[in-house]
Amino acid sequence: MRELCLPVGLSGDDLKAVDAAVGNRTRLKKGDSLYRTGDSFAALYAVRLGTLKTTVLAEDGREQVAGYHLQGDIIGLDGLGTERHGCGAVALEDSEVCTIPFEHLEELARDVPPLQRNLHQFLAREISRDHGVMLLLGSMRAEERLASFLLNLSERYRARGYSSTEFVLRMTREEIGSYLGLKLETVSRLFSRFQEEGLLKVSGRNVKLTSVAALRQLVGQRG
Amino acid sequence: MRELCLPVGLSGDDLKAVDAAVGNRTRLKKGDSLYRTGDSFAALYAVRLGTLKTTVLAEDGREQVAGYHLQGDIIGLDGLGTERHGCGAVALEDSEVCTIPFEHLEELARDVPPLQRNLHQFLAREISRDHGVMLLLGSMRAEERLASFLLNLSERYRARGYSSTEFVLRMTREEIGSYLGLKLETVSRLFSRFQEEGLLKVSGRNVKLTSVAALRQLVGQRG
DNA sequence: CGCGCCGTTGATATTATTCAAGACCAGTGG
DNA sequence: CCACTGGTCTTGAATAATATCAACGGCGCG
Repeated sequence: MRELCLPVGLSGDDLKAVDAAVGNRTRLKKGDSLYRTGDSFAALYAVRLGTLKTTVLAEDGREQVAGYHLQGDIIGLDGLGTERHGCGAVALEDSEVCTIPFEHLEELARDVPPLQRNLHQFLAREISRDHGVMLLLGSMRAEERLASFLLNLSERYRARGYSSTEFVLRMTREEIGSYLGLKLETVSRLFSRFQEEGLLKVSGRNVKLTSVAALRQLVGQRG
Repeated sequence: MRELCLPVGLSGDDLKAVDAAVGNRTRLKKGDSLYRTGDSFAALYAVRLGTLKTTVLAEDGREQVAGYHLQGDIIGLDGLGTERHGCGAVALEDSEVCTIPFEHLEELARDVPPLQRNLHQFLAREISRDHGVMLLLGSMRAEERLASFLLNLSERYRARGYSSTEFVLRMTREEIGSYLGLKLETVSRLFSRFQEEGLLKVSGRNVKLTSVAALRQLVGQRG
């Protein structure tokens, strides 16, 4: 348990204290809910292994994927300082998470300034991430959205030491569509079109990006 | 300066300390930028008077309204714990804001747990707010979006002691469209249609909601 | 008073959704 | 081992929603 779930630039005693704040790992099977919208909030979670999706729920029951979370991501931040989780989290494949009891973390943040700073950065990053999604949903065309999504995944896999051009989608076309504000048929058509145009090769959930440059161009073409 | 910019449930010395952390008011004229995307981050701002918009900027230059902020709202949270502001803020009418130097606030949050908690709540609320916008952009039709926007404004005016059914829009049709992921013509047409259907009366930027119930129904009709 | 931004409205084009049918694939039980 | 089944994915055709292009009216500000 030497390894740290919350990647902070700490040392010595501080580090030990943080270690102590991080609870043990929880295993999740594909389809398991880590928490649901409205569950009482008690902890953050660090994804150790696997992939989760978080979903937001409208009053009328509509549900939408708010994000996909890979190894190293911290989730549950939206419930911070409040009573209840504002969204739900579900494992898209067998996964593992560390529980970080929030009561404890908040206390620790008071004693360890770098940790406080780090927590704030996580929160701000989450807000920035959401702003990026808003930009995507509000001003991009369908093909730009999918290209953007794929490039984002690519980048994140790269940062984790996996191939940035060849990976397995852990979500269905419908889930991708939900995240991108598109219908599943539209997503499917786009994959086919991208393949025709030589941007990628796709076979079910296996994707191989063959022209990252072209995908990039596709995203940034509207002024 | 007895009045508090950051509405916290504090008392006595704590309150005085917070008072001290809140800088003086800044006046903004219509069109003035409070900060721009990329400006170095140093403070949060509490809106004392007036209306501001925050905008996010895509790499390719596209700009989108991320939110409208009224009296009492705290803005600038997205830059928290980072070097730079992730979005820009512009006054839509003559306005006043309090500057809350962040260095100081962060320090204070360590000493005053309720303030820390409060800060976290603000951050979480911002994330939840963004999730609401994502839901709007990702799964609502144009008329639902506009109805939702108007009801949201209505509610916020009500909470501030203003009329919830009759108010002046401080933003252009284009800005509304930018926020809602629609073109200005679409927004204009929707206003006209809503008026025809007796949901509201509109004359330029003056809006009078005549059937809040119908607007509500409009928003929540898709299951 | 006039100029520029803002807003409205119409006609048309484009984009994405909807509806529908069928293919594929993995897991299951006979 | 094979047929069956449910979920997923693909594709086509028709339709609906929204954007685009264009023209004009109006208001406010200098």
